[in-house]
Amino acid sequence: MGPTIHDVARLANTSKSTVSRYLNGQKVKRATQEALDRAIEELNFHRNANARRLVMDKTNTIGVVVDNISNVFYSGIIRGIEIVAGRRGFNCIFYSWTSNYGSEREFLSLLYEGQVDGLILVSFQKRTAEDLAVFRDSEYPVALVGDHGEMEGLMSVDVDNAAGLEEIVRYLHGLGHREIAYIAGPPHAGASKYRLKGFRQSMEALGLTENPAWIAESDWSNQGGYEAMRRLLKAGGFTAVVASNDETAIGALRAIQEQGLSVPSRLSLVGFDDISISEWVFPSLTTVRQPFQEIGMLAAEGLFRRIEGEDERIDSRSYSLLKPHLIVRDSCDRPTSI
Amino acid sequence: MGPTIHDVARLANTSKSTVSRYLNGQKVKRATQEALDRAIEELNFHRNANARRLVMDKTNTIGVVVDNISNVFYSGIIRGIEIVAGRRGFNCIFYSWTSNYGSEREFLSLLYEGQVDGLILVSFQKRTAEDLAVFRDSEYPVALVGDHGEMEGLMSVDVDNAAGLEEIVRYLHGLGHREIAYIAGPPHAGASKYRLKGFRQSMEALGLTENPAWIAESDWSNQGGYEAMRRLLKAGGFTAVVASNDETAIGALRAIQEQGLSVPSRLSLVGFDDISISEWVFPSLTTVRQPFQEIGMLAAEGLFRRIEGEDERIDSRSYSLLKPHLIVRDSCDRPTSI
DNA sequence: CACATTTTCGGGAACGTTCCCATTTTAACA
DNA sequence: TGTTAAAATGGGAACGTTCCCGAAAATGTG
Repeated sequence: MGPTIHDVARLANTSKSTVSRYLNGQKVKRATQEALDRAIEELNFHRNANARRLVMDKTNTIGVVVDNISNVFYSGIIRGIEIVAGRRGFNCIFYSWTSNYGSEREFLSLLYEGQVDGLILVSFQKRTAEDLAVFRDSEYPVALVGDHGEMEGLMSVDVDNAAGLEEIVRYLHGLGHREIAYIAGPPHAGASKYRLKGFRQSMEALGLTENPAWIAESDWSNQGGYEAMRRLLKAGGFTAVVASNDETAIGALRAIQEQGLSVPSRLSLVGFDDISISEWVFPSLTTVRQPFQEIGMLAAEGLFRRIEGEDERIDSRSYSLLKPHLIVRDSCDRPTSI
Repeated sequence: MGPTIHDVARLANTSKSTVSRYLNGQKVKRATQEALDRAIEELNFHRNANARRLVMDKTNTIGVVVDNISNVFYSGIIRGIEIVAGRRGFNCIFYSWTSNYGSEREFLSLLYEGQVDGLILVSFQKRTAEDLAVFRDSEYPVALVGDHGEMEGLMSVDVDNAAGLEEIVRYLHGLGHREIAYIAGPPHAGASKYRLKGFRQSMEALGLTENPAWIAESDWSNQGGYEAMRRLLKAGGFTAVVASNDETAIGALRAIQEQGLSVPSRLSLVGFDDISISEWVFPSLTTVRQPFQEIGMLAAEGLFRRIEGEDERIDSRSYSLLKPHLIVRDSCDRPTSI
């Protein structure tokens, strides 16, 4: 298994207690320190993490569970988490549950088994109330990203989806658009629900009528956006399209361009999320930026407050809704006069 | 710390040995089994992973180190690794080293400290010969993705970059292109080197002359591709552009479209990698597909052969080069007649 | 130099498992 | 029922650390 502190002690002519102390940063006599350094170097000694964790009941590691680890979408969140964890001297390990695991719930065992000190669950997919209850009742440090604080007593962070949609609709309205189509996301996903609600509310607030034929549903994939847009184009009659996420918007863009229509001169298009590609497509996509890094940082900070026992009692303050903001690019223009 | 097997034993009126055996799948008397099930359920018992790992000197976990965990690019590789690990009953944990860590080498300590049983390093960035030597000399199971087997005795998997470029050039040549520009990647990255070499060799093999003004260097980013393309457009005179990766190609596409030129009627464009966006851009991008999932699976299989001791001696067989293949989409056409 | 105080050190228990080995219980068979 | 074989069980050592506590050494003070 490699050399142990006992081996180091023997070689340095001292005891394992002294080695342990030295490794943990306590002072030892100058002479012993030098002997220890030599012994550690010579044996290429590394402390066994499992033994340490066993006795200390602490791993200095947090687990981050992402429903699809390679979604560009999550990169900012992950980075935010890493920054905060780094500051606290914690490591992050990532788990992806798309492939091998059945549900987020299974990852609680990481906590029970002492593999991590806390868990951040990142997902914008559907979570059942039952799932949420299990996390809450576990009494372990768990933070959720992508949840509108639907379960009392659980830490969660999300973006204010409805507010984002309001910005979009107001912007389009300001450009002169009155006929606006909408590509919705999967109805079960929380974020999708809130975005649709935000769209409806702001349309109504501005006195715009919502045409049922101008609302298409997609699965938030590129292909889904493409198909939804083709359906909308058959109906026709609108001057702008709001897609409820960027991936969908880019699919829609393809459908529009395939019909020989031009964006933005003939049709304006807006997305939501501001994923990196949105800046690259042609024309570049006007969208609403989620403060991804901040989301990750907030979730991590909340988690560490619990891990370090600063927050004994979880209360409603542990739920944060962040304001997104509009990024104006080239995919919108005034509507063409009829 | 939660209940231990000793607590379970007491509640079920038996000994910790019996509990341990039962948990490890050995037979116990029917009566004790029922009592144990009840006790485990009642106490909500979970085995302490650190204690198990300490005594067994085995974690059943492999570490996957990715230089940028949220690069879409890596998603297929990660998936391939997960599939193979799942089959063997191993867990995967992912480490991202962009942010907090200095180099891939640091992750060797995961092995020394007994946190993982093996390590897969995924990176297409530069690796120094010194790095490679450290991995080889560690004598622990390590597999590399994105390395052309440059260090004898190290397991590695990569795609045959030169062969991919040959496919591209032959395809363009077949369409009638004779004047071909090239956007190269960062000169230090291995893959970039091999792609450029492949381009040159196949140009020469087909009797095409390489114009130095038609070779631009980029950093493999979208923005880099955009800038490189603008430089190429100033030179002009070619009918097709080969970008050495898709991200660059998409940046180049933007530059071309901004100039009011059309792809493919005025200029043909090819990328490399086949990342997911390539299918979505307009026009969809002709490119070379890397067999990402297979790459991941091969690396993992090699690693498990070492972990499970099937491969005592690492030999040259442990280095695999996979053939990529051309995906024809809409970004290429015959050259326009002058 | 004697004594008190501080610093450094070493021994041993503990963490929660697994696994070996000896013992007890059960089953098989005459 | 007695004997033997097989199955089930319990006790204890071990894994490599940390941490407590008492002993030893070093330092300070008169």
